[in-house]
Amino acid sequence: MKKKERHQLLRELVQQEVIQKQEDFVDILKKRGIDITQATISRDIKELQLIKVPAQEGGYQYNLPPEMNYNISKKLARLMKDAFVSIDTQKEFVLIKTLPGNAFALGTLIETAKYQEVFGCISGDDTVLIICRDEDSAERFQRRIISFI
Amino acid sequence: MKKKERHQLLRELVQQEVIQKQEDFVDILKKRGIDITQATISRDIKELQLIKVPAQEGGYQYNLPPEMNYNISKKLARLMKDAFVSIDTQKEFVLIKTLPGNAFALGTLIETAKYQEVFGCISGDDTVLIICRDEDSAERFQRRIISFI
DNA sequence: TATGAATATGAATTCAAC
DNA sequence: GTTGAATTCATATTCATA
Repeated sequence: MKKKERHQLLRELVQQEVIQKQEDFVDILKKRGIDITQATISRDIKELQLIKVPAQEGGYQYNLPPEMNYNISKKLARLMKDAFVSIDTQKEFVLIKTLPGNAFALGTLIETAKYQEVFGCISGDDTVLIICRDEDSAERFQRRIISFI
Repeated sequence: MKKKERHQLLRELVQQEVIQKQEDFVDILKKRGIDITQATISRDIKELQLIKVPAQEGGYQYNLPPEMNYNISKKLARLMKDAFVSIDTQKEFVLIKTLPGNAFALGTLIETAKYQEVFGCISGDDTVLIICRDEDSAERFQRRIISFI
Protein backbone atom coordinates (compact mmCIF):
# COMPACT_ATOMS: atom_id res chain seq x y z
CA MET A 1 0.00 0.00 0.00
CA LYS A 2 1.28 3.39 -1.03
CA LYS A 3 1.55 6.30 1.31
CA LYS A 4 -1.07 8.21 -0.63
CA GLU A 5 -3.58 5.41 -0.26
CA ARG A 6 -2.88 5.17 3.42
CA HIS A 7 -3.40 8.89 3.80
CA GLN A 8 -6.73 8.63 2.07
CA LEU A 9 -7.68 5.76 4.37
CA LEU A 10 -6.69 7.74 7.45
CA ARG A 11 -8.87 10.62 6.30
CA GLU A 12 -11.81 8.26 6.04
CA LEU A 13 -11.11 6.53 9.31
CA VAL A 14 -10.88 9.73 11.26
CA GLN A 15 -14.37 10.61 10.11
CA GLN A 16 -15.88 7.20 10.73
CA GLU A 17 -14.22 6.04 13.92
CA VAL A 18 -13.35 7.62 17.21
CA ILE A 19 -9.58 7.74 17.19
CA GLN A 20 -8.25 8.73 20.56
CA LYS A 21 -4.59 8.14 19.96
CA GLN A 22 -2.13 7.24 17.27
CA GLU A 23 -1.97 3.63 18.44
CA ASP A 24 -5.68 3.37 17.59
CA PHE A 25 -4.76 4.02 14.00
CA VAL A 26 -2.07 1.38 14.17
CA ASP A 27 -4.55 -1.16 15.59
CA ILE A 28 -7.25 -0.45 13.04
CA LEU A 29 -4.82 -0.66 10.16
CA LYS A 30 -3.43 -3.89 11.55
CA LYS A 31 -6.93 -5.42 11.49
CA ARG A 32 -7.06 -4.53 7.83
CA GLY A 33 -3.75 -6.25 7.26
CA ILE A 34 -1.75 -3.04 7.01
CA ASP A 35 1.30 -3.16 9.22
CA ILE A 36 2.55 0.27 10.11
CA THR A 37 4.08 1.73 13.24
CA GLN A 38 3.22 4.68 15.42
CA ALA A 39 6.19 6.59 14.00
CA THR A 40 4.66 6.47 10.55
CA ILE A 41 1.26 7.48 11.85
CA SER A 42 2.84 10.44 13.56
CA ARG A 43 4.31 11.55 10.25
CA ASP A 44 1.04 10.93 8.45
CA ILE A 45 -0.81 13.02 10.97
CA LYS A 46 1.62 15.84 10.48
CA GLU A 47 1.33 15.69 6.71
CA LEU A 48 -2.44 15.42 6.74
CA GLN A 49 -2.53 18.04 9.48
CA LEU A 50 -4.95 16.03 11.53
CA ILE A 51 -5.61 17.58 14.89
CA LYS A 52 -6.23 16.12 18.31
CA VAL A 53 -9.30 17.74 19.77
CA PRO A 54 -9.98 17.57 23.50
CA ALA A 55 -13.51 16.30 24.11
CA GLN A 56 -15.17 17.86 27.10
CA GLU A 57 -16.52 14.46 28.13
CA GLY A 58 -12.93 13.43 28.78
CA GLY A 59 -10.62 11.91 26.28
CA TYR A 60 -9.37 13.21 22.99
CA GLN A 61 -10.22 12.63 19.39
CA TYR A 62 -8.28 13.03 16.21
CA ASN A 63 -10.09 15.00 13.61
CA LEU A 64 -9.80 16.53 10.18
CA PRO A 65 -7.94 19.82 9.84
CA PRO A 66 -9.93 23.00 10.66
CA GLU A 67 -9.91 24.03 7.03
CA MET A 68 -11.77 20.90 5.97
CA ASN A 69 -14.20 21.20 8.81
CA TYR A 70 -14.83 24.70 7.68
CA ASN A 71 -15.90 23.32 4.33
CA ILE A 72 -18.20 20.86 6.03
CA SER A 73 -19.74 23.67 8.03
CA LYS A 74 -20.17 25.67 4.86
CA LYS A 75 -22.02 22.79 3.22
CA LEU A 76 -24.14 22.40 6.30
CA ALA A 77 -24.99 26.08 6.26
CA ARG A 78 -25.96 25.93 2.60
CA LEU A 79 -28.11 22.85 3.02
CA MET A 80 -29.83 24.37 6.03
CA LYS A 81 -30.62 27.53 4.10
CA ASP A 82 -31.97 25.45 1.23
CA ALA A 83 -33.86 22.65 2.88
CA PHE A 84 -34.70 23.59 6.45
CA VAL A 85 -38.35 23.40 7.49
CA SER A 86 -38.51 23.28 11.28
CA ILE A 87 -36.65 22.34 14.43
CA ASP A 88 -37.81 21.23 17.85
CA THR A 89 -36.25 19.81 20.99
CA GLN A 90 -37.50 17.53 23.69
CA LYS A 91 -35.20 16.42 26.48
CA GLU A 92 -31.92 15.45 24.83
CA PHE A 93 -33.50 15.04 21.41
CA VAL A 94 -33.52 17.47 18.52
CA LEU A 95 -35.82 16.90 15.60
CA ILE A 96 -35.18 18.67 12.33
CA LYS A 97 -37.68 18.64 9.50
CA THR A 98 -36.39 19.27 6.01
CA LEU A 99 -37.81 19.39 2.53
CA PRO A 100 -38.41 15.82 1.29
CA GLY A 101 -35.31 13.97 0.28
CA ASN A 102 -32.86 16.20 2.15
CA ALA A 103 -32.74 14.70 5.61
CA PHE A 104 -30.22 12.01 4.88
CA ALA A 105 -27.67 14.45 3.51
CA LEU A 106 -28.22 16.71 6.49
CA GLY A 107 -27.75 13.84 8.91
CA THR A 108 -24.55 12.78 7.22
CA LEU A 109 -23.16 16.30 7.42
CA ILE A 110 -24.10 16.62 11.08
CA GLU A 111 -22.34 13.36 11.81
CA THR A 112 -19.28 14.31 9.82
CA ALA A 113 -19.03 17.67 11.54
CA LYS A 114 -18.73 15.77 14.84
CA TYR A 115 -20.36 18.34 17.03
CA GLN A 116 -19.60 17.61 20.61
CA GLU A 117 -23.19 17.99 21.66
CA VAL A 118 -24.22 15.14 19.39
CA PHE A 119 -24.26 11.57 20.55
CA GLY A 120 -25.78 10.16 17.39
CA CYS A 121 -28.31 10.81 14.69
CA ILE A 122 -30.86 9.01 12.53
CA SER A 123 -32.18 10.30 9.24
CA GLY A 124 -35.27 9.53 7.23
CA ASP A 125 -36.47 11.25 4.09
CA ASP A 126 -37.52 14.57 5.58
CA THR A 127 -36.60 14.18 9.23
CA VAL A 128 -33.37 13.99 11.19
CA LEU A 129 -33.46 12.90 14.81
CA ILE A 130 -30.38 14.00 16.71
CA ILE A 131 -29.67 12.43 20.07
CA CYS A 132 -27.58 14.81 22.12
CA ARG A 133 -25.49 14.07 25.16
CA ASP A 134 -27.95 15.74 27.50
CA GLU A 135 -30.64 18.37 27.68
CA ASP A 136 -28.16 21.27 27.70
CA SER A 137 -26.36 19.88 24.70
CA ALA A 138 -29.64 19.69 22.84
CA GLU A 139 -30.31 23.35 23.47
CA ARG A 140 -26.83 24.36 22.47
CA PHE A 141 -27.07 22.26 19.37
CA GLN A 142 -30.39 23.78 18.43
CA ARG A 143 -28.91 27.28 18.72
CA ARG A 144 -25.98 26.20 16.64
CA ILE A 145 -28.20 24.84 13.90
CA ILE A 146 -30.50 27.84 13.91
CA SER A 147 -27.50 30.12 13.41
CA PHE A 148 -26.97 28.49 10.01
CA ILE A 149 -30.31 29.52 8.62
CA MET B 1 -5.04 35.07 39.35
CA LYS B 2 -8.19 33.05 38.95
CA LYS B 3 -8.48 30.15 36.59
CA LYS B 4 -11.03 32.00 34.51
CA GLU B 5 -8.69 34.94 34.00
CA ARG B 6 -5.89 32.62 33.03
CA HIS B 7 -8.13 30.91 30.54
CA GLN B 8 -9.00 34.23 28.98
CA LEU B 9 -5.33 35.12 28.82
CA LEU B 10 -4.49 31.83 27.15
CA ARG B 11 -7.14 32.47 24.54
CA GLU B 12 -5.55 35.81 23.76
CA LEU B 13 -2.01 34.47 23.77
CA VAL B 14 -2.81 31.68 21.39
CA GLN B 15 -3.99 34.24 18.86
CA GLN B 16 -1.12 36.64 19.33
CA GLU B 17 1.88 34.42 19.77
CA VAL B 18 3.15 31.28 18.14
CA ILE B 19 2.80 28.66 20.83
CA GLN B 20 4.50 25.47 19.81
CA LYS B 21 4.22 23.59 23.06
CA GLN B 22 2.73 23.80 26.48
CA GLU B 23 6.04 24.88 28.00
CA ASP B 24 5.84 27.99 25.81
CA PHE B 25 2.71 28.93 27.69
CA VAL B 26 4.49 28.32 30.97
CA ASP B 27 7.40 30.54 29.91
CA ILE B 28 5.21 33.38 28.68
CA LEU B 29 3.11 33.36 31.80
CA LYS B 30 6.24 33.31 33.93
CA LYS B 31 7.44 36.49 32.23
CA ARG B 32 4.18 38.06 33.25
CA GLY B 33 4.70 36.97 36.81
CA ILE B 34 2.23 34.13 36.67
CA ASP B 35 3.71 30.93 38.02
CA ILE B 36 1.95 27.89 36.72
CA THR B 37 3.16 24.45 35.68
CA GLN B 38 2.80 22.41 32.54
CA ALA B 39 0.29 20.14 34.28
CA THR B 40 -2.05 23.06 34.75
CA ILE B 41 -1.60 24.20 31.17
CA SER B 42 -2.45 20.72 30.00
CA ARG B 43 -5.72 20.88 31.93
CA ASP B 44 -6.41 24.38 30.67
CA ILE B 45 -5.89 23.29 27.11
CA LYS B 46 -8.30 20.45 27.59
CA GLU B 47 -10.94 22.71 29.10
CA LEU B 48 -10.50 25.39 26.47
CA GLN B 49 -10.27 22.70 23.82
CA LEU B 50 -7.26 24.29 22.24
CA ILE B 51 -5.80 22.20 19.47
CA LYS B 52 -2.28 21.55 18.32
CA VAL B 53 -2.13 22.05 14.60
CA PRO B 54 0.73 20.61 12.58
CA ALA B 55 2.28 23.27 10.38
CA GLN B 56 3.51 21.94 7.09
CA GLU B 57 6.66 24.02 7.40
CA GLY B 58 7.63 21.88 10.35
CA GLY B 59 6.66 22.46 13.90
CA TYR B 60 3.30 22.69 15.56
CA GLN B 61 1.12 25.45 16.81
CA TYR B 62 -1.60 25.63 19.39
CA ASN B 63 -4.72 27.26 18.14
CA LEU B 64 -8.29 28.09 19.01
CA PRO B 65 -10.90 25.35 18.74
CA PRO B 66 -12.25 24.69 15.22
CA GLU B 67 -15.61 26.12 16.18
CA MET B 68 -14.13 29.51 16.98
CA ASN B 69 -12.05 29.50 13.85
CA TYR B 70 -15.19 28.78 11.95
CA ASN B 71 -16.57 32.02 13.26
CA ILE B 72 -13.47 33.87 12.19
CA SER B 73 -13.77 32.41 8.71
CA LYS B 74 -17.41 33.41 8.63
CA LYS B 75 -16.48 37.00 9.47
CA LEU B 76 -13.80 36.92 6.85
CA ALA B 77 -16.25 35.63 4.26
CA ARG B 78 -18.73 38.35 5.13
CA LEU B 79 -16.15 41.12 5.00
CA MET B 80 -14.84 39.83 1.68
CA LYS B 81 -18.31 39.82 0.20
CA ASP B 82 -18.89 43.34 1.47
CA ALA B 83 -15.63 45.10 0.88
CA PHE B 84 -13.56 43.23 -1.70
CA VAL B 85 -12.38 45.19 -4.73
CA SER B 86 -9.51 43.28 -6.33
CA ILE B 87 -6.75 40.80 -5.75
CA ASP B 88 -3.40 40.24 -7.41
CA THR B 89 -0.27 38.24 -6.78
CA GLN B 90 3.38 38.72 -7.57
CA LYS B 91 5.96 36.21 -6.42
CA GLU B 92 5.13 35.45 -2.81
CA PHE B 93 3.04 38.58 -2.36
CA VAL B 94 -0.71 38.94 -2.49
CA LEU B 95 -2.27 42.36 -2.71
CA ILE B 96 -5.91 42.82 -1.85
CA LYS B 97 -7.74 46.05 -2.54
CA THR B 98 -10.83 46.78 -0.47
CA LEU B 99 -13.32 49.57 -0.18
CA PRO B 100 -11.77 52.48 1.77
CA GLY B 101 -11.51 51.89 5.49
CA ASN B 102 -11.87 48.13 5.35
CA ALA B 103 -8.33 46.91 4.81
CA PHE B 104 -7.27 46.99 8.41
CA ALA B 105 -10.14 44.82 9.57
CA LEU B 106 -9.45 42.40 6.74
CA GLY B 107 -5.78 42.20 7.64
CA THR B 108 -6.57 41.55 11.26
CA LEU B 109 -8.92 38.73 10.34
CA ILE B 110 -6.39 37.19 7.99
CA GLU B 111 -3.80 37.27 10.73
CA THR B 112 -6.15 35.84 13.30
CA ALA B 113 -7.20 33.04 11.01
CA LYS B 114 -3.54 32.01 10.89
CA TYR B 115 -3.52 30.59 7.41
CA GLN B 116 -0.46 28.50 6.93
CA GLU B 117 0.35 30.11 3.62
CA VAL B 118 0.70 33.46 5.30
CA PHE B 119 3.97 34.68 6.70
CA GLY B 120 2.76 38.14 7.62
CA CYS B 121 0.55 40.96 6.51
CA ILE B 122 0.41 44.75 6.46
CA SER B 123 -2.75 46.79 6.12
CA GLY B 124 -3.44 50.33 5.05
CA ASP B 125 -6.79 51.97 4.50
CA ASP B 126 -7.86 50.16 1.35
CA THR B 127 -4.99 47.74 0.76
CA VAL B 128 -3.72 44.64 2.44
CA LEU B 129 -0.34 43.26 1.50
CA ILE B 130 0.05 39.61 2.42
CA ILE B 131 3.50 38.09 2.43
CA CYS B 132 3.21 34.37 1.86
CA ARG B 133 5.77 31.70 2.56
CA ASP B 134 6.55 31.20 -1.11
CA GLU B 135 5.11 31.54 -4.57
CA ASP B 136 2.96 28.42 -4.30
CA SER B 137 1.56 29.56 -0.99
CA ALA B 138 0.61 32.86 -2.55
CA GLU B 139 -1.36 31.11 -5.26
CA ARG B 140 -3.07 28.83 -2.83
CA PHE B 141 -3.90 31.76 -0.60
CA GLN B 142 -5.33 33.71 -3.49
CA ARG B 143 -7.61 30.81 -4.37
CA ARG B 144 -8.66 30.53 -0.78
CA ILE B 145 -9.53 34.20 -0.57
CA ILE B 146 -11.38 34.21 -3.86
CA SER B 147 -13.54 31.33 -2.66
CA PHE B 148 -14.96 33.67 -0.02
CA ILE B 149 -16.39 36.13 -2.49
C1' DT C 1 -11.99 22.57 43.50
C1' DA C 2 -7.30 23.89 41.81
C1' DT C 3 -2.74 22.91 41.73
C1' DG C 4 2.32 21.00 41.59
C1' DA C 5 5.51 17.19 41.67
C1' DA C 6 6.26 13.08 40.01
C1' DT C 7 5.09 9.79 36.83
C1' DA C 8 2.99 7.36 33.02
C1' DT C 9 1.60 7.71 28.61
C1' DG C 10 1.57 9.40 24.11
C1' DA C 11 3.80 11.56 20.19
C1' DA C 12 7.72 13.29 17.41
C1' DT C 13 12.31 12.64 15.93
C1' DT C 14 16.74 10.44 15.05
C1' DC C 15 19.20 7.20 12.95
C1' DA C 16 19.94 3.41 10.11
C1' DA C 17 18.23 0.76 6.44
C1' DC C 18 15.96 0.33 2.32
C1' DG D 1 11.70 9.51 -0.58
C1' DT D 2 9.70 5.97 3.11
C1' DT D 3 9.88 3.26 7.08
C1' DG D 4 10.69 0.87 11.92
C1' DA D 5 13.20 0.62 16.20
C1' DA D 6 14.81 3.10 19.59
C1' DT D 7 14.96 7.28 21.72
C1' DT D 8 13.79 11.81 23.12
C1' DC D 9 10.49 14.89 23.98
C1' DA D 10 5.81 16.52 25.06
C1' DT D 11 1.58 15.89 27.27
C1' DA D 12 -1.88 13.76 30.34
C1' DT D 13 -2.76 11.77 34.63
C1' DT D 14 -2.11 10.32 39.34
C1' DC D 15 -1.56 11.29 43.79
C1' DA D 16 -0.97 14.31 47.51
C1' DT D 17 -1.94 18.75 49.39
C1' DA D 18 -4.00 22.99 50.06
